[in-house]
Amino acid sequence: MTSGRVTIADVARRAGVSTAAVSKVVRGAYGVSAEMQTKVTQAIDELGYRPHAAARALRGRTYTLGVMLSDTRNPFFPDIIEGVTGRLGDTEYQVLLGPGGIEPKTQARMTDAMIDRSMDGLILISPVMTDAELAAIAAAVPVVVVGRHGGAAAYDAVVDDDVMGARLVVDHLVGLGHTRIAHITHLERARAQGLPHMVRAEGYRQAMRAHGLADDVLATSFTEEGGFEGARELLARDDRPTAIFAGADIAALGVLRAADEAGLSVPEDLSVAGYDNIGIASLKRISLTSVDQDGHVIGATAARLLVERIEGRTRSVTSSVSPTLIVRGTTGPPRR
Amino acid sequence: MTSGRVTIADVARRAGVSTAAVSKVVRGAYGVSAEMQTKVTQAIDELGYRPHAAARALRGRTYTLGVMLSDTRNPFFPDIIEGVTGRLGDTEYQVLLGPGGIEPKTQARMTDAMIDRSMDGLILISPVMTDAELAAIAAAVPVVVVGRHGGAAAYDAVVDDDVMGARLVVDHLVGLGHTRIAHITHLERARAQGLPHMVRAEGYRQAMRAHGLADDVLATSFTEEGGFEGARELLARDDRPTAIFAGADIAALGVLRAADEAGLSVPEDLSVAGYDNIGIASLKRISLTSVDQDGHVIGATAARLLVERIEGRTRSVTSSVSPTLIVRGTTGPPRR
DNA sequence: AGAACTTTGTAGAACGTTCTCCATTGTTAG
DNA sequence: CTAACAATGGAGAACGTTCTACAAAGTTCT
Repeated sequence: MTSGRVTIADVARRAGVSTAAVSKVVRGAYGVSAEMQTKVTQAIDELGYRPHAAARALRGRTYTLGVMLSDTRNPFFPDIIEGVTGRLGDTEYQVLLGPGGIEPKTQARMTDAMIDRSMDGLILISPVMTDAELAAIAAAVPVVVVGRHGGAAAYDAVVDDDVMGARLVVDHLVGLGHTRIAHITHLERARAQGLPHMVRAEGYRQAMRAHGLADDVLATSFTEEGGFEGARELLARDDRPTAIFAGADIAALGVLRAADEAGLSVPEDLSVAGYDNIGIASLKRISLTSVDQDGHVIGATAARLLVERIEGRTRSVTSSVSPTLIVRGTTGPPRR
Repeated sequence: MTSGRVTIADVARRAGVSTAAVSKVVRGAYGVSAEMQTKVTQAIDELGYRPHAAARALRGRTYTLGVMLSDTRNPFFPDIIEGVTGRLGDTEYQVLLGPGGIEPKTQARMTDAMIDRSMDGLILISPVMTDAELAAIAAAVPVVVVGRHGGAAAYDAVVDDDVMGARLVVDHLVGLGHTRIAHITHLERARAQGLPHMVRAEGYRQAMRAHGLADDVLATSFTEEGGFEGARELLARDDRPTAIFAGADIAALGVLRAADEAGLSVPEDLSVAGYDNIGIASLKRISLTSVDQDGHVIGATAARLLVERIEGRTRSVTSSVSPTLIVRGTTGPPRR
């Protein structure tokens, strides 16, 4: 009451016990009588005591988990966050997000900062780093990596099953009668391995092969413009595809524009499918067939794995979350 | 090198000085010779020392600023974040984001958590709280509130000039020759005051009055469905409006769908304008006229004000950021 | 040359927790 | 009745910083 904060000492004084005893009660540690329990709990309530996380950090846990975001514009990152916080809602862990930026350097700065703030564990979403850097971080703090295939021994990983996602799309289109199905992917100069778009492209190839069809992959970029350019090139061909599977919804929107401009109606002349199921895909005016990643499950899984690891698991786990295909108005049978 | 972290004591030992001296150098405090400076800096580099934020927190600054996000899906929140981090990039402050959720209760939990982690200052984005709760937070830590009109004495505020934004739209439409211009706003049951949509609606009324026109406000909700329903109702009238100004882009998308379904072409039969200039508004297929808030400037301003306040300013400041109108394809002269 | 400052470096006490011992009980066994 | 043990509460040392005093040394002024 003197200055600012209510400390454990204030509570101890009020309850007429030692600070050590209060600490035990707060932590739910062994060796407190029922009487002590109620006495202290009451004092805590009366004074409105909350443990000071920074002080805790100096000794043990800080009950803070960090989520490093590589790209705050990533359309399904809110879902992942929701999954994480939802899973953690009834625990005493708090989640803080760190905008890491796109550059490896800024991402490293952010993870360092999180370690300096003694966070108990880190979830890294689509980190752009070498495996060595990731391993170094994982050596300092429990880590779960989201969105990178091919996890390592030092940390856990949660990925969308992009191979399956691509197969769902191809199967769907083949089922409708399509045989000339092209795929637009993203051209990446980074040396990082196992990025989602690569796996999607590979899944597409596998699925086409499984149906005995020839694959046709064009690499532009995952932007509206990239989808537009890619589609324009594909649609200018003699045996133009009857369906285009874009590796990201934003590119699929560009494909739709290209179809518009070419005077092709969707889905009669051209079927279009995307990936990510971003919010506007469901708008009736767009109604884009897309693969949904269930970011909620991904986030919740990441949170679960992280807590497990903090609490002692050392064996590394990789969890693969199955996507689902959301069929909407942009895919249909090809015109004969 | 023994166990985990390099501490200030390790640096002091290496440089052959006291820990107090190292602390001075690290903090750039007064009273260090050039020789001491270089000696210590070298030791720091050699050992790769980084100050432990949690330990710092126990004494003074933690060099951490918190940004509470009420809604991670808010389309321009990435811009605000970028503005904040951009402004702070060359300082030693780190920014951490706290997903506060939509509920007052969860938001309070998050701000508490941020205070418990002794953050040096807080930016609250569109907080859903009573003024009293805000004041209580501001009493504990420097605060800048973003996106709520009518700031209080205890904290700084940064707002988009929503009155001006609404006026820009009305002026534009009137300039094109429209006289029957309707506005779709959001229906809020919350007791909070000064929320952006209220100010936009008020700005719309003022602007209409200034042109000697009758206003026409319909309250549904800022969702695609809300825009659709609102537009359907407006378009069913005898003297249907020739232009609809939706208070949010997402609602404007619903308006566009309603126009589609009513067989009205945009902008010939109906002009449509939105607010927020969300990413897809610029897609050629949508090409929505909208008001741009420049989240970048808003974020940068908030960061600047917060640092000023942390460093001692007590007089309260409210900063109003001017929006701009982005004219695209959904607005045009009315058909005579 | 001494007094009065200024500059530079250090000791050591905080900060608010946790956690390892210990001391004091009470209980059970012999 | 005493020895052995379990249960409970408390003392006090960490944890890694900052920061107030203060001591030592150097400088300037008379």
